[in-house]
Amino acid sequence: MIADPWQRQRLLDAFPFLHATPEEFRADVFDHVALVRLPVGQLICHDGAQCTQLPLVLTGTGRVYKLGENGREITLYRVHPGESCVVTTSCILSGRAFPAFAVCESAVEAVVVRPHEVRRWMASSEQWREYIFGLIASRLQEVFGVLDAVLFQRLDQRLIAYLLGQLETASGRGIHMTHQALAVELGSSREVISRVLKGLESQGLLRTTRGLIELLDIPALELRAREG
Amino acid sequence: MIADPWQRQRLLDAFPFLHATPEEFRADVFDHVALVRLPVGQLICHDGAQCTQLPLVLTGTGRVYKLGENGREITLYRVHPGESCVVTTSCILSGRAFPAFAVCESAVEAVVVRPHEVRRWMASSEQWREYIFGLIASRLQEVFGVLDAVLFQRLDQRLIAYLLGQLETASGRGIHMTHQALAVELGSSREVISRVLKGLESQGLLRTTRGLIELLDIPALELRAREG
DNA sequence: CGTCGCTTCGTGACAAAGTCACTGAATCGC
DNA sequence: GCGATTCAGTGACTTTGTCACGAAGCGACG
Repeated sequence: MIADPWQRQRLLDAFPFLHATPEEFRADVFDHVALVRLPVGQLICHDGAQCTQLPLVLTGTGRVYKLGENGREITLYRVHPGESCVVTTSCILSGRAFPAFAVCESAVEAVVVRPHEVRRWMASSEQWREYIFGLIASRLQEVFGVLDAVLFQRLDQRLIAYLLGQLETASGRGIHMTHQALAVELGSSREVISRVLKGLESQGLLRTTRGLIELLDIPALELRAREG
Repeated sequence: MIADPWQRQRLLDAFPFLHATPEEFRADVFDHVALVRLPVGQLICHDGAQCTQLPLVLTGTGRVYKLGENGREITLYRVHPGESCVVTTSCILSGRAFPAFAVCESAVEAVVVRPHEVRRWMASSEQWREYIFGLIASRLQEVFGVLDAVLFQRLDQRLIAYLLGQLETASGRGIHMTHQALAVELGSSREVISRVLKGLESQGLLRTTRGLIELLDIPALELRAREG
């Protein structure tokens, strides 16, 4: 239950769809959710676990990933403020085990909803259903996209595309990431990432130093990400 | 609209959850669905398409797969009688494009539901919601499983596991499939499947002839599917 | 029966990617 | 400055995908 008007406002701001809901629904929400704070690195869900709560993220981000028995891993998607892990939703509503891992990538503030309320709101609120289905569909597309990339795209192109994508978030044209972190994003291994980066560096397309990758010839990189 | 009592009964039999729904809901269903027959090989949905109807399969099976630009493909899952393609559902409810292909693997009889009804029933029927969410969760798990297999498992083990799985469906211990068909199931290429099969054959674990694979030493195959 | 055409499978050479076992280099805390 | 830790480079090897062939099996049809 969230009583503090300030916290209530934060919740409304993070989840815009709530503005469109009836007054009673919002009251219902405030009554039946709890605010939690999770530290960086906190494991939210592990492979095969039963989900008991649905977290709606207010601040911070969660990372959902698959882990192979050889220790390799791949990031499937991230859960940003205003979103929730809908795989959890579907597990809750169907009673199935969660098929991946989820951790806090940064400190996370979230409101947690119990399965009973998740189901109840599915019946009572049009807006809640729209919200949940929108998330499910976009997650599905992300996961399908990952599968497509892993199966059908060359690693150098995927790597370049990822780096170019990161550039928009970053400042300047340097990306602060280790090779290991890149491997985890793309589901590859550190050695292979190093090899590919070295190849690109020898062509003058970028420059690497410990923990930093500088993109030098962005047009050429964009070209290479598209074709061969 | 389905008037024929015989067809109505078939629909109820194929979708057991309907038995638990109120009389009026079933009447509503009969009023708002249409029966369609699709031939083998009929393309139901292509990558990037907007879904306009939700098909609920009565007989036959559909196959949902991803296609790479190099022509390689991988089967994600099948839609059997009593099921529907929930990726379509989520696309309908969110207005997104379908991220894969779907074809009729055999002749398919299905009832099609329009988006408006899909949404309406989500609001009105507890059983419909349960049904849809159960399907979504199981599809998600299947797709996550495929991703896991592709990324983290060796092809020989995946192939053996698939063959052993097919054996349960088949008669005797022979599996009638071409190498190309196996490649499509596992997201590999024919040459590689041939190579792996040849390796297994040279170890006396199975025997291959044109279009047929006979498993000879099933315990040894089961062992190898698990470890190295 | 023989021939044509299609499907299926085999093969060898190569490229891309993952694995393993190391080594060396940069950085941080003290 | 020094040791521990993290990060990156390397080479040998295996697995998998790609390409360009060609051979073998099988059906259709005169």
